[in-house]
Amino acid sequence: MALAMRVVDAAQALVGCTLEHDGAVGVIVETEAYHETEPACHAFVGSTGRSRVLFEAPGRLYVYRSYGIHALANVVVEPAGIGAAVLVRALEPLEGLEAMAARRGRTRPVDLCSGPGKLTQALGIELIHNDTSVRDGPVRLGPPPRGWERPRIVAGERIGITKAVELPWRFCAADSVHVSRPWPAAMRGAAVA
DNA sequence: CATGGGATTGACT
DNA sequence: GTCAATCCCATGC
Repeated sequence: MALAMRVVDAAQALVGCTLEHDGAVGVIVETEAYHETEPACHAFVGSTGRSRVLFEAPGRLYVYRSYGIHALANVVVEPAGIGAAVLVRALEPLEGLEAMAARRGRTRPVDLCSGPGKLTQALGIELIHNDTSVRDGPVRLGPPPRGWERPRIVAGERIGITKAVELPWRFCAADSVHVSRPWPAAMRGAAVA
Protein backbone atom coordinates (compact mmCIF):
# COMPACT_ATOMS: atom_id res chain seq x y z
CA MET A 1 0.00 0.00 0.00
CA ALA A 2 1.54 3.26 -1.10
CA LEU A 3 2.33 5.44 1.86
CA ALA A 4 2.22 8.53 -0.30
CA MET A 5 -1.53 8.42 -0.64
CA ARG A 6 -3.11 11.83 -0.66
CA VAL A 7 -5.39 11.05 2.23
CA VAL A 8 -2.42 10.07 4.41
CA ASP A 9 -0.60 13.28 3.51
CA ALA A 10 -3.79 15.25 4.12
CA ALA A 11 -4.25 13.68 7.55
CA GLN A 12 -0.87 15.06 8.57
CA ALA A 13 -1.42 18.42 6.90
CA LEU A 14 -4.69 18.91 8.75
CA VAL A 15 -2.97 18.80 12.14
CA GLY A 16 -2.62 22.46 13.08
CA CYS A 17 -5.57 23.63 10.96
CA THR A 18 -8.70 24.99 12.60
CA LEU A 19 -12.23 23.62 12.69
CA GLU A 20 -15.03 26.05 13.41
CA HIS A 21 -18.77 25.92 13.94
CA ASP A 22 -21.39 27.97 15.72
CA GLY A 23 -19.12 30.21 17.75
CA ALA A 24 -16.55 27.59 18.65
CA VAL A 25 -13.08 27.12 17.17
CA GLY A 26 -10.43 24.50 17.82
CA VAL A 27 -7.02 23.60 16.41
CA ILE A 28 -6.82 20.05 15.11
CA VAL A 29 -4.31 18.01 17.12
CA GLU A 30 -5.23 14.46 16.09
CA THR A 31 -6.40 12.84 12.85
CA GLU A 32 -6.74 9.45 11.18
CA ALA A 33 -6.70 8.57 7.46
CA TYR A 34 -9.22 6.17 5.88
CA HIS A 35 -9.05 4.91 2.29
CA GLU A 36 -11.32 2.70 0.19
CA THR A 37 -8.57 0.13 -0.34
CA GLU A 38 -8.47 -0.91 3.33
CA PRO A 39 -11.36 -2.58 5.20
CA ALA A 40 -11.56 -0.17 8.13
CA CYS A 41 -12.84 2.51 5.74
CA HIS A 42 -16.58 2.88 5.26
CA ALA A 43 -15.89 3.20 1.52
CA PHE A 44 -14.33 -0.28 1.40
CA VAL A 45 -17.73 -1.81 0.51
CA GLY A 46 -18.27 0.69 -2.28
CA SER A 47 -20.71 3.56 -2.54
CA THR A 48 -23.75 2.95 -0.33
CA GLY A 49 -26.28 5.20 1.33
CA ARG A 50 -23.80 5.97 4.07
CA SER A 51 -20.51 6.01 2.18
CA ARG A 52 -21.68 7.95 -0.86
CA VAL A 53 -20.25 11.23 0.46
CA LEU A 54 -16.79 9.69 0.72
CA PHE A 55 -16.68 9.39 -3.06
CA GLU A 56 -17.52 13.03 -3.69
CA ALA A 57 -15.06 15.80 -4.51
CA PRO A 58 -12.59 16.70 -1.74
CA GLY A 59 -13.67 19.24 0.86
CA ARG A 60 -17.00 17.71 1.76
CA LEU A 61 -17.82 16.93 5.38
CA TYR A 62 -18.70 13.31 6.15
CA VAL A 63 -20.59 12.91 9.42
CA TYR A 64 -21.96 9.60 10.65
CA ARG A 65 -23.32 8.23 13.92
CA SER A 66 -21.09 6.00 15.95
CA TYR A 67 -22.40 3.54 18.55
CA GLY A 68 -25.81 5.12 18.19
CA ILE A 69 -24.68 8.05 20.27
CA HIS A 70 -21.85 10.13 18.83
CA ALA A 71 -21.49 12.00 15.56
CA LEU A 72 -18.01 11.66 14.05
CA ALA A 73 -16.66 14.24 11.59
CA ASN A 74 -14.43 13.54 8.59
CA VAL A 75 -13.02 15.67 5.80
CA VAL A 76 -13.35 14.01 2.38
CA VAL A 77 -10.05 13.77 0.48
CA GLU A 78 -8.91 12.35 -2.89
CA PRO A 79 -10.52 13.17 -6.26
CA ALA A 80 -14.20 12.43 -6.86
CA GLY A 81 -14.71 8.72 -7.42
CA ILE A 82 -12.14 7.64 -4.82
CA GLY A 83 -13.58 7.00 -1.37
CA ALA A 84 -11.35 8.44 1.34
CA ALA A 85 -11.49 10.83 4.27
CA VAL A 86 -9.64 12.13 7.30
CA LEU A 87 -11.31 11.59 10.67
CA VAL A 88 -10.85 14.53 13.03
CA ARG A 89 -10.15 12.93 16.41
CA ALA A 90 -9.23 15.82 18.71
CA LEU A 91 -8.98 19.59 18.92
CA GLU A 92 -7.25 22.06 21.17
CA PRO A 93 -10.03 24.50 22.12
CA LEU A 94 -9.20 28.00 20.88
CA GLU A 95 -12.35 30.16 20.93
CA GLY A 96 -15.84 29.80 22.31
CA LEU A 97 -14.84 27.65 25.26
CA GLU A 98 -17.97 28.70 27.08
CA ALA A 99 -20.22 27.48 24.28
CA MET A 100 -18.25 24.26 24.13
CA ALA A 101 -18.58 23.73 27.86
CA ALA A 102 -22.32 24.34 27.71
CA ARG A 103 -22.78 21.78 24.95
CA ARG A 104 -20.46 19.28 26.62
CA GLY A 105 -21.64 19.60 30.18
CA ARG A 106 -18.00 19.80 31.30
CA THR A 107 -15.83 22.78 32.01
CA ARG A 108 -12.21 21.67 31.99
CA PRO A 109 -10.70 22.64 28.60
CA VAL A 110 -9.01 19.26 28.31
CA ASP A 111 -12.41 17.54 28.50
CA LEU A 112 -14.03 19.58 25.73
CA CYS A 113 -12.57 18.25 22.47
CA SER A 114 -10.19 15.41 23.37
CA GLY A 115 -11.97 12.75 21.31
CA PRO A 116 -13.88 12.39 18.03
CA GLY A 117 -17.28 12.27 19.71
CA LYS A 118 -16.41 15.01 22.19
CA LEU A 119 -15.35 17.56 19.62
CA THR A 120 -18.47 17.20 17.49
CA GLN A 121 -20.58 17.69 20.60
CA ALA A 122 -18.50 20.70 21.67
CA LEU A 123 -18.86 22.32 18.23
CA GLY A 124 -22.48 21.31 17.76
CA ILE A 125 -21.76 19.18 14.69
CA GLU A 126 -24.54 16.70 13.92
CA LEU A 127 -25.73 14.43 11.15
CA ILE A 128 -27.48 17.31 9.41
CA HIS A 129 -24.01 18.62 8.54
CA ASN A 130 -23.20 15.50 6.55
CA ASP A 131 -22.45 16.34 2.91
CA THR A 132 -21.80 20.05 3.52
CA SER A 133 -18.74 22.02 2.39
CA VAL A 134 -15.90 22.64 4.84
CA ARG A 135 -15.04 25.72 2.82
CA ASP A 136 -18.47 27.32 2.62
CA GLY A 137 -19.72 26.13 5.98
CA PRO A 138 -21.57 26.05 8.26
CA VAL A 139 -18.76 23.81 9.55
CA ARG A 140 -15.54 25.43 8.37
CA LEU A 141 -11.98 24.26 8.03
CA GLY A 142 -9.36 27.01 8.28
CA PRO A 143 -5.59 27.47 8.09
CA PRO A 144 -3.47 27.34 11.24
CA PRO A 145 -4.01 30.42 13.45
CA ARG A 146 -1.62 33.35 12.98
CA GLY A 147 1.48 32.83 15.02
CA TRP A 148 0.69 29.17 15.52
CA GLU A 149 3.82 27.10 15.33
CA ARG A 150 3.40 23.97 13.27
CA PRO A 151 3.63 21.10 15.73
CA ARG A 152 5.90 18.10 15.47
CA ILE A 153 3.75 15.17 14.40
CA VAL A 154 3.91 11.59 15.61
CA ALA A 155 2.31 8.65 13.80
CA GLY A 156 0.77 5.48 15.22
CA GLU A 157 -1.91 2.87 14.72
CA ARG A 158 -5.54 3.94 14.46
CA ILE A 159 -7.77 3.60 17.50
CA GLY A 160 -10.93 1.63 18.12
CA ILE A 161 -11.03 -0.34 14.88
CA THR A 162 -10.90 -4.10 14.29
CA LYS A 163 -9.72 -4.22 10.67
CA ALA A 164 -6.45 -3.02 9.13
CA VAL A 165 -5.29 -2.22 12.64
CA GLU A 166 -1.65 -2.30 11.62
CA LEU A 167 -1.67 0.77 9.38
CA PRO A 168 0.13 3.71 11.05
CA TRP A 169 -2.44 6.24 9.89
CA ARG A 170 -3.10 8.09 13.13
CA PHE A 171 -1.35 11.43 13.46
CA CYS A 172 -1.02 13.59 16.56
CA ALA A 173 0.58 16.85 17.52
CA ALA A 174 3.47 15.67 19.67
CA ASP A 175 3.04 16.30 23.38
CA SER A 176 -0.41 17.84 23.01
CA VAL A 177 -2.50 17.34 26.14
CA HIS A 178 -5.68 17.46 24.04
CA VAL A 179 -5.29 14.19 22.12
CA SER A 180 -7.89 11.48 22.65
CA ARG A 181 -5.43 9.02 24.01
CA PRO A 182 -1.86 9.89 24.96
CA TRP A 183 0.99 7.92 23.53
CA PRO A 184 3.15 5.73 25.68
CA ALA A 185 6.10 7.88 26.65
CA ALA A 186 8.49 5.45 24.99
CA MET A 187 6.89 6.00 21.58
CA ARG A 188 6.79 9.75 21.65
CA GLY A 189 10.13 10.18 19.93
CA ALA A 190 8.89 8.88 16.60
CA ALA A 191 8.25 12.12 14.78
CA VAL A 192 7.33 11.85 11.11
CA ALA A 193 7.06 15.51 10.19
C1' DC B 1 -38.30 -6.96 7.08
C1' DA B 2 -35.03 -8.69 11.16
C1' DT B 3 -30.66 -8.68 12.77
C1' DG B 4 -25.93 -7.50 14.20
C1' DG B 5 -22.22 -4.52 14.60
C1' DG B 6 -19.70 -0.49 15.52
C1' DA B 7 -13.80 5.09 13.60
C1' DT B 8 -17.05 6.17 21.64
C1' DT B 9 -17.84 7.88 26.00
C1' DG B 10 -18.76 8.10 30.86
C1' DA B 11 -19.93 5.73 34.94
C1' DC B 12 -18.81 2.27 37.87
C1' DT B 13 -16.07 -2.04 40.42
C1' DG C 1 -9.85 -2.52 34.75
C1' DT C 2 -15.30 -3.58 32.99
C1' DC C 3 -19.62 -2.38 30.80
C1' DA C 4 -24.00 -0.35 29.00
C1' DA C 5 -26.19 3.22 26.24
C1' DT C 6 -28.41 3.74 21.62
C1' DC C 7 -29.31 4.29 16.47
C1' DC C 8 -28.01 4.09 11.81
C1' DC C 9 -27.03 1.27 8.25
C1' DA C 10 -25.31 -2.89 5.69
C1' DT C 11 -26.41 -7.38 5.12
C1' DG C 12 -29.14 -11.50 4.65
C1' DC C 13 -33.38 -14.00 4.63
